[in-house]
Amino acid sequence: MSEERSLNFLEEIIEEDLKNGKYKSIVTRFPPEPNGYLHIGHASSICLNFGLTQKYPGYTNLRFDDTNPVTEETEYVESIKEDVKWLGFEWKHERFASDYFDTLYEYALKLIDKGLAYVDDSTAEEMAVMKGSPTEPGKDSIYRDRTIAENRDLFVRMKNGEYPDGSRTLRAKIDMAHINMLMRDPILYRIKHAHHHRTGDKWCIYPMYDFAHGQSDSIEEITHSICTLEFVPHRELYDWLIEKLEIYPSRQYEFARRNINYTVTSKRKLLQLVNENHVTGWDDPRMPTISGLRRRGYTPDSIREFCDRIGVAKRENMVDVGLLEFCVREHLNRIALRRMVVFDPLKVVITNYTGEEEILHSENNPEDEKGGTREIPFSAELYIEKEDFMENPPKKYFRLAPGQMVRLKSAYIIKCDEVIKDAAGTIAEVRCTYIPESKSGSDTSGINVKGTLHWVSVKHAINAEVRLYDRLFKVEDPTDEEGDFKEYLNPGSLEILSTAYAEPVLKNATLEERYQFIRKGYFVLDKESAPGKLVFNKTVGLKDAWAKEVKKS
RNA sequence: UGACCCAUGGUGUAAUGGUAACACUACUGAUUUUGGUUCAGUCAUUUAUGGUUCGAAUCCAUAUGGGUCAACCA
Repeated sequence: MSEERSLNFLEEIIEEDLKNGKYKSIVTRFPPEPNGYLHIGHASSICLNFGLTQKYPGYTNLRFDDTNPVTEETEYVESIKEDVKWLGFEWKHERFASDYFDTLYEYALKLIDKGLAYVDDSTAEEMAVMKGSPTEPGKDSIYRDRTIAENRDLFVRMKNGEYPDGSRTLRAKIDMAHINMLMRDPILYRIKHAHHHRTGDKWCIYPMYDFAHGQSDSIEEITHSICTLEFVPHRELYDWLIEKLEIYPSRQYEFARRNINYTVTSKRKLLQLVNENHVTGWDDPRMPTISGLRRRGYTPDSIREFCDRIGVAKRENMVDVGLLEFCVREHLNRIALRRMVVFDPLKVVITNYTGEEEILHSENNPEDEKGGTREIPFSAELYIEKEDFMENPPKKYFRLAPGQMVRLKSAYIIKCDEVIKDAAGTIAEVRCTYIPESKSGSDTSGINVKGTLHWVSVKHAINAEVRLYDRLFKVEDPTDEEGDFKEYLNPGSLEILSTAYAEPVLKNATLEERYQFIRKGYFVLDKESAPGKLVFNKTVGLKDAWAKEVKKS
């Protein structure tokens, strides 16, 4: 029963290309620059590029656009590979633009020989002035009419390291009055005496994006080169270079990058958050990076589902982070093991419980019949959540209150008899009686209660640190606000509960398993956990109808 | 005062000249040993004005609104 899903505009183009025989199979690529960690926006691009070649015959390459040695590092290359793999995709070839530096150099020479490129000695400032503006044409450089021989000589000497950084550039000779600024003799190569993470000190000239990206696409015979909207004006130059170089005609297509509210997705801004210690690192669970989401407990499935649901189009957008949260809840509800953890304890003493203790059983996941059960120790002294007791409850409060009954999850129904307060008048403990015949699974009491609470046995509880996260920013679009985006950081984005009380099986928690702390939310073990010191990250909370109810009144 | 891209519920995406739909959100209600899940339902949409057409969200024109472009970044 495969439901008919409509095609996005790229799938339409591809199906047309396949149908009319332009291609028998397609080749796409995911082309990150290794100058930062991948974020949720990249996930869209990854799912798109790899998804297309899963749907249609062909393959996808992973290609690092490493043409700027001063910002790029091997650490980033490794993180990117890990993230793509974790998301569940396999690339055909792992390539680097730097693999093509020799070829690119030859291409440059070819352009020079065709009289289509020249060496310019102008400074960056001079060039900026001569560039003109969107409404004014630019002016030709005085170096524009050098002979082919002179250009060749100068360019070779640039490569040989005879000139300092910034002293000369190689530019395409197109049209300084072109309506498209990118066609006003764009720079092809610049001098940078910098150590490259892969080619070391072999080169001191490096190609610009426009002279590397399209050419790399062409070398790899990429059929559909998919990028974001800001590259639309580059397409004209992309095509011009392919035409003049007479190389494989890859074609560029653009889609709108996905923006998500209450966060930022710009490597530059994310790098700032890391460098200025607003977060603990690229993989801080509050970060919208793939590594942050992973540490936060998001699953690859849920991220892929999210990307699938938001789709692909060409219009500006701001996706509600609530959809991402919906996707992860949907997946986690199916796979998470249910556990009980009390965050803010209130002691309950069951006065008529005469036994020492007993072992109860509870299902690991009500959504999964084959999920099995776990053992939970029960005794006369328990912790429940402070917020689950009220001395003077409002109507429709289904939790514990004087004279009121509730069920303890997978255990007994209890009734509150007495509230014990300390000298200061704050509630110190609550005394209850339990209904012996109300035991979970063999309840003959005939009593129906509206509320069910999670709990842990005091003497069996183990300690755990719980880290609660909220959105990183207070406003939907920090970039759109007055002043610096960092002024809108949410000061309450991290709350650490150093001692929560967890049921004993959690002692064996693993990094791989996902948990639902009943009535609290979904959690995952953090990498900073150590034997004897459990640390859990909150992935996302459960929907909370009661909180909404309270808020209304 | 240029060129280019874009415009469908609150959000995202469909409808490819023929009944404006799906998902999320919000709101009701039912079920529930998680105020979770599940189920049933409700609210809500074509930027504007002209034109073409038997028929326009779709094609054309103009306007309006938003975005992009003047890094030796990608």
